[in-house]
Parts: sequence; C-alpha cells; structure tokens
Amino acid sequence: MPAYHPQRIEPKWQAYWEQKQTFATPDLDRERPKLYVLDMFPYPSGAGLHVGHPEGYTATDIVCRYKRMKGYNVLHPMGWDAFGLPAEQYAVQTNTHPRITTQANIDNFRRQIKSLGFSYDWSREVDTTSPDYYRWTQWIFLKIHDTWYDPEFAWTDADGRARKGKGRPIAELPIPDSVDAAAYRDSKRLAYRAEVPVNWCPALGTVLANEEVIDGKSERGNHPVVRMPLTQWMLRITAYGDRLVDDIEHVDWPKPIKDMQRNWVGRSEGAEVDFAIVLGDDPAPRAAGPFPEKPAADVIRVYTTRPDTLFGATYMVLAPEHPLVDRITTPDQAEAVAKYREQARFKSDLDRTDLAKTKTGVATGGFAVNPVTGAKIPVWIADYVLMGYGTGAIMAVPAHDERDFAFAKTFGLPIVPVVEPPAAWLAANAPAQLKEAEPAALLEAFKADPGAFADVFHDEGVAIGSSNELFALDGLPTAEAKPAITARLAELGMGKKAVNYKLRDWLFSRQRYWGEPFPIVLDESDRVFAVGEDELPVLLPELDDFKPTGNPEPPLSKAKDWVRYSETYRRETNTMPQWAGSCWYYLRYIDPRNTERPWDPEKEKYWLPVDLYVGGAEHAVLHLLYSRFWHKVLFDRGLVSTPEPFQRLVNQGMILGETEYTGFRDASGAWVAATQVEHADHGVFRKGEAATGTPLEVVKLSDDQVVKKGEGFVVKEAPEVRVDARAHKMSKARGNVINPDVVVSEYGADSLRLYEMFMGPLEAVKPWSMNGVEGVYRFLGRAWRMIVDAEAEEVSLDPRVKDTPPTAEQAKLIARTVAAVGDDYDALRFNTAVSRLMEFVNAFTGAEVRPIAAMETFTLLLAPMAPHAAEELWEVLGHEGTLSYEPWPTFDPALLKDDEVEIPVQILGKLRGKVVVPADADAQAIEAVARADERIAALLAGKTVRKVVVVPGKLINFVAN
RNA sequence: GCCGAAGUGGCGGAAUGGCAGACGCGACGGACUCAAAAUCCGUUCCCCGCAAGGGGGUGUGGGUUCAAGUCCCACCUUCGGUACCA
Repeated sequence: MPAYHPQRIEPKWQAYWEQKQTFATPDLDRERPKLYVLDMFPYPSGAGLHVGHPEGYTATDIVCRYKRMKGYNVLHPMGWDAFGLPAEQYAVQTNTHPRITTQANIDNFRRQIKSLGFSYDWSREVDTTSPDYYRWTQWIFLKIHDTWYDPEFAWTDADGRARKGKGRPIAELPIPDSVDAAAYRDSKRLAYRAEVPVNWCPALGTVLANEEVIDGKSERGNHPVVRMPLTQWMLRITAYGDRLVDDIEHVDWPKPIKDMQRNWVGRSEGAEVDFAIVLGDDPAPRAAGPFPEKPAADVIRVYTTRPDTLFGATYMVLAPEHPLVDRITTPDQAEAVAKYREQARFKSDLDRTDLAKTKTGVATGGFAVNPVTGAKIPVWIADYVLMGYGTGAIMAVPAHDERDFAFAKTFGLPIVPVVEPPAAWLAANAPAQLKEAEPAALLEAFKADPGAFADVFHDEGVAIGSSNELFALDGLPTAEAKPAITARLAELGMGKKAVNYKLRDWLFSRQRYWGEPFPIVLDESDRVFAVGEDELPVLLPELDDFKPTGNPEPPLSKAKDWVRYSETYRRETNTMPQWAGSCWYYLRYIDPRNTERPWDPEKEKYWLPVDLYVGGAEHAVLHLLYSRFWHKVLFDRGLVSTPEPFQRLVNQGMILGETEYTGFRDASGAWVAATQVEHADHGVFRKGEAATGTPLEVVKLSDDQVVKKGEGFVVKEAPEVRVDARAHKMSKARGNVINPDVVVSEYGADSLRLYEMFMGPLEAVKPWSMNGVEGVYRFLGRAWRMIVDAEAEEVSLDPRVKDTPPTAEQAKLIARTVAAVGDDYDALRFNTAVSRLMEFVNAFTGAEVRPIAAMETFTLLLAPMAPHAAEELWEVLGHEGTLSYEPWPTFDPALLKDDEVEIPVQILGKLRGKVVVPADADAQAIEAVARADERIAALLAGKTVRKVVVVPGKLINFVAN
C-alpha cells in the first residue's frame, strides 16, 4: 500500500478535480491578471492519441498550473477539430455516417487526454462539427463575404499604429456609375467565386489536391487527372499580404516560423510593363496617356522584379493558358501550340515545377515590341511561366535570369547582357581559357558572350547597354537603376511600380460532405446571395450514401430537398475546408455557450490575445496564416480588439520512435555497409543498383549486436560493416508507435508527463526511450519514499519527516531549487526543472531528518509537472483538498549566495588548482590566496606573471610563462 | 538550388564567454536476499601512470580573446521547410 502506486492515485485525483470543478475558469476576473494558454486542438483520428500530442499539452499544462499558483486567472481549454477527410473516407467505405465515427473518436480522445490529468476547463470544450459551433463559422464567413478591402483607407489602430488599408463593410464600397452594382460588389468581396483550374480525376470521381497528383496520374490508382476549370469559392487573403508580413514583427514567435510565413507570402517589388504585340508588319501604335489599369487589347503585360534589365529582354514567354495565345499564334505554329497547351493541361503544378528540369516550350510565331529598344522580339509559350503568378507573362532576360538563360540556350535565342557584374564575379566565373585574363578583357568577353561564363549573373551590378534617347541607365548600380527606369516608364505611360505575392488567394471550397455548408444560395443565373444571419446554422443535410457523385458536383448535390431553397434559389453545395473551423476556435473558447453571438466583446477584450500558443511546426504556415488572416478581417470589422491572435508561439519538436540499428545483407548473406546502400520506393539496394539489382535484406539489430566505432556504429561480429543508426518518425508501417495508454497503465500519467518533459528541450526533435520513462518513474518512487513511510501498513509520513527547521545547507538547497525551478518554468525549460527536482530528492533521501516545510515546498514545485503524485503527497503531508491554488513557494534571495566559494585557478587558461575564498573577496584578495596555494606557487616559480585576470567569485587566471 | 535549425560520452541531454559532460538511461562493481525482482551504495569522456599527476577532448579548418561548446569566417554532415514566383 505505501508504495508509489499511480494506478491508485491518478484516477482518484482526476475524479476529485472533475467533481470539484477545480479548473473551471471564471469568464471575467478583474482582480487577477489573466493568462490565456492554448494548445493546438487535435483532429480526433481513429488511431487515438499519439505520444506527440501530450508533449505540447504537458508543457502548457505545467505553465497553467504554475501560473495559477502565482495568482493568475488562467484560461486553458481543449476541443476538437473534427471535420475532415478520414471520417468521410471511412463513411464512403463502410457507409457509416461521419458523425458516428467522429463522435466515437472524440470520446476516445477525451478519455485519453483526461487520463493524463491536464487542467483543462472542460466546460469550454468545443467541437467544430457541432451545429452550435459551425453556426458561427458560417457567421464569420458571412462577415468576410460582407467585406471588401480598401487599400487606401488610412486609420489608427488600438495600439496607436498608423495603418493604411482596411477591410470595410461592402455597403461602404463606392460604386462607379456605369457598372452593375451587385456584380461590382461581388467582384470586390473578400469571399468571391472564381473559375480556377482544379485536378479532376474522372476515374475516382473526385477533385485531388496538387500533392495527390503524380506525373499527371492520381497517386491512388494511377488514373489520369485533368486540370479543369471549376467555379470555386476563394478568400482574398492576398489583400492582407502586406499586413500578414508587417504585423509579424510585433509577435513573439520563433524566428524560423516568422521566416516561413514571410516566405510563404513572398512579397516582391518590381514593375509592370506593357509590350505591344505585332499584328501584320507593324506594331500596334501605343495609345498616348498614362499607364492603363488594364492592359489594352493587343498588349502583353508582364511583371518583373528587374525592370532595370528591360533592355536585355530578347523574347517573351506566355503561360500556356494565357488568353492572348490564340490571338498571337500564327497559322503555321497553330498545331504545335495547340499540342503543347494540351500537354500542359495534363500536368499538375507540381509536375510543371518539380520534374521538368529541362525547359520546354513552343514559339507562337508572333512577335511583340520591346518598349524601350523598339526591337521586334519573338513570343513563346512555355510551362515554366505560371498563369497564377504576376500577369502570366514574362519578358525574358536570358543574360540575367537562370531560367530564361536555360530556355534561350535550348532554343537558340539571343542573349544580351545589360548588367555589368563586379570584377570578382567575372574572375570567379571566367571561362577556362580566360582564367588568367585582365579584368577589362574579362568584361569585354562577358559583354560579347555571357553564356561562356560558368554561371548566369543574376545579382546586382551596374547597368550597361541600357541608354537611348528616352532612357539613361548606363552606369547606374542596380539598386538605383530599378527605381529610375520604373519612374521613367510611368512618365511615359509604359509601366508602373507593382507589388506581387507568391501567396495566392485561398481556394476555400471542397467537393466534400463532411465540412461546413456555405450559408449561400444562388439564383437561376448563378448570382450569389448570403442567407440571413437568422437562418444560421445552415445544417448539413443527411445523406444515404457518401460516395462521390462521379462528376465534379459535390456530394451535397445529392440532397435534392436541401439544395432546393425555394422556387428560384438553390443552395451552394460545396463545403468549407478543414481550416475553417480551426481559424477561430480560440475565440469561441472565451464564450463557448453563447447562443446570441460568437463571443461576448467584453470577454474578448479581457482574454485576447492568446498569451501562449503551443503546437507542432507542421502548422507553421497554413493554419497560422489562415487564422491570422481571419483575425485581421475580424479586427478591421471591429469584432476583435487585437491585430494579432497569438502573442507568443512555441513549436514542440517531434517525438521519434526508439533509436533503431539497421544492417543490410545481400542475397549471399554478406553484410553491406550502410554507406554503400541507396533507398528507393521498392526496397533498399546497393548504390547505383536501384533500377537493376535485387533488393537487400534489411536486418533490425538490437543494441548489443552493434558497437560504436569512429563516427558511427558497426556490426559487432563484423566490425568493418557500418550500420544505420537513427530514430525514425513514428508510423504504423514501421511499427514503432508508442501508445500513451500503455505508458499510462504501466507507469502512470505523471511518469509519462515527466518523461516527455525530461527528454530534452521542448522545441527539439527527440527519440523516445522506454528506459527513460522507467528512469523518471523511479524518480517519482524515490520522491514518494522521501515523504511516505515505505514500511508502514497505511499511507503515512516517513518518521524522518519532522517539523523542524532545515539545516543551513538544506535551507540553501531549498532556496536554490525554488529559484531555479521557477525560472525554468517561466522559460519553458522543463528538462532542467526535472533535473533540479531530482537533485533535491537525491540530497534529501540521504538526510536522516527531513523538515516538513521542505517536503511541502518540494511537493508544490513538483505539482505542475506531476500533479497527481503531488496532490497525494500534499494530502499525506496533512493538507485537505487540492494544492492547485496554493501560493507558489518563495525564497530568501540571500540564501542563494554562499559565504565561501571555491574558485578555479588557471595558469595560461589551464586549470591548475582550486582555492576557497570568501564569496565577496575582491581581486587582490583572491590573487593573494591563489599565490599562497602551495601547488600554484610551485607552478608559478620561475615564471614571469605578465597579467592576472580575476573575475571575483568566478575564476582567476595567471598569464605567466 | 534557396530559407531555417542542429552537430557535446555508449545513449537522451546540461553548461549568463570563466572548472565541459549537471540530471537521467545504459554498463560495471558492491550491499540486502536461499535466490531473483525491487531498493540502496560506488565507478563510468579518452589516453599514459600503481599512485600523485600529466596529456587530449564539444562535426572539420582557420580567427578573435587572458579564457571559446558558446563569438567571427569558411567548409562538412543530418534534419525541417520550400521549390521554375519572373
């Protein structure tokens, strides 16, 4: 009975917390500081909880429990991101309604999470698939639909920052006289419909994501996939591109995540320039006047980040889908162009980028005029130009762009250098026969044939060959040439400054069943109308079967009665993507049962922003970008009070499986070194034999079959053979998945929590080790026996725990531990916090007298990490009820300092001895003591001390020789 | 290719520019036990030495400094992200 027995303790305290509502959070509490600590809520998969989930959850739980003891009002909720594909696929296969599967999975996840003893306020649980929740997802969609972005609107935000650009109610949109008002509004809304190409797989009867398409075939089943235009809902996230980039400066996120977000938005600055196409023999004359907002009919508009290289534009390339292709193609090229466009249609975006390393393309036979040189240049089509970026057309400057260069080389197009590289670049990239040439000669060679150099010069240099009667760029460095020519082009009405984003508008509709229906109806001519807020939620209709329809129509189209809204209106049958629900769940938690509105503004002002948000790095880009976007729209519309939702973000690192040692053997049974093998989809082979050879046998080795040798591990019985030693991502296929349920039933939740924190820094990728779990379990057992009498029949205090003051030494250790553990919790350094507590226990288990106050302090320090054991120990120590709101232990800072310190004595930076000095000894005193030391004196004898470096309290170093 | 992170004992990892390897695992030795498990005690970076002690050591090569795992430069390896974005 008195042994540490988590299986008894843990259910007891979980029941206590639940019954007493220990962690229910008051909505508003003006007396205490607030703290909103959020976990990324999970998708409740059929596989159940993974050991990766509790890593982040434990970290946040520690912070919450710690901060409650420090007097904070803490909001710590949990919920379910439960719409999504797996439940729907399961429904298709088994005809089980996704709701049933989802509910079962949620129940299992909840059970598993509760078994770990997290201090969530379960009364705030949300489920994105519940109509009470998605009602408000639809409501927010209507807000987005009701908003247009005014890029010129100047205003000041709540933090006093001057801002330009705001999402405004559509009613405030100025409408030009000559246009249809409704259509104009629809064209400006942040939620709009557009024809976009999607990957349609007729055989599977569904639309595939880009990554599901390989080589023009479906990943599953290898069926042909066609890109076809489909009317889809889009969200105008690009309107917020600048703010998504700029505002990220003001949040406390890891730099790599900030970089990734900036990268994803991919803002670039450059210019748009018009090239007139040549019809017949003469170029169409350019209309006088300012640069038109939309290009004229016979004009190809390009976007370039290097307007300074315009004089080097020797040809143009249109995306195969570009609307001007038909107009410009000459009859003799028509067949080739049509064929190329057909091929391009069958390639997914991924194929067009990843696989096509060699440039392909076809000449249209048509020409355009370089607006600055007046030269007639050929127009090609090629799939390396993407319709979705910029204007879908480029001016090609082969001398200064790698892609254009490769294309020009392939098709024999002229290369004209217009930027002079620095001498160092010329020397480094000089052709072999010119290695010894003078700089001037090298430059001449570059001007004559830049293609002879080892690399394409695409950096900044000095403009050359770029002046005529209208332009004068020669001699300008690139940084000056860009704005100069851009300004000149604008004056002449030929171009203008332009900004572009890699970020595309967000494709927001899916042809799926298990998602939020759009609160939208359409009339007979496909005009879009929002349903009234009083009609929300628009409930998902029941279906008998969930199979795809066999055409691009979404499954909801099968619910005929539902689709038919009225005589003239029908419902939108697409559903929202899984991101929708997760875009705003942090807002619902603050007021989860409100039936009048999505959240109460008072509560929103109190709780937002989220102070700490912890989750996996896999959401570094999309989820965080999407929810920041929604949040900004809500902010502009006055519905939330902060410009950013998540003030501090931390990514927990992935937990890998246990380290595995893998050897390889060939058909004859002989070992093959790991350095000599190559991995392919269909097996492991000797290097270079993946296509032809027979696969090698993969042998799992135990750790006593291998031995460390040099940099790596080798087979013990064959020490010349290197093996593969690494931890792999947990996966069903590899069979290295650790089930938290098993760990909990064997060692208890506290051990699982403690181990996951002890493994290493929260952000690091770490391999699992069952031995490590065993280690922290033993620690908890020692801590238990430090306080509980292991010999007694009943759970009672160890007789050595006495109500006496600690010794001076103990008092110091207690103070140091309180200080260090608190610091570690604040800084999320849980691994070292565990170490500190271990050191404490190691010290006190050796003590014959254990002051009860010290044991209480220890218990409170342990509580955030191992709450069940701590609660039980707290009870054994004679307290009633929970320790969750006990004040955090304090300490006397004077105790952190020692009276005497041992400091190292170095000679020439090498450790030669140690001396004990008073803690406040000054440099002179330390030097005197050190010189007096017998050994040091001996070593210094006969040497000249050139310098003495003393860091009081730390170290002394004699520079002597 | 580009962006980012990380390389420290057999393993996970610690170390405000100031004694490298805290803490844990594993291993080895011992105590307890008829025995085992559990528990407790001790040793454990490498080399030389019986010892005292000495030498080397934080991916590689340079540099800054009295002093570098830590700062700077170049490179190598691994992991993550991204990829014709004009």
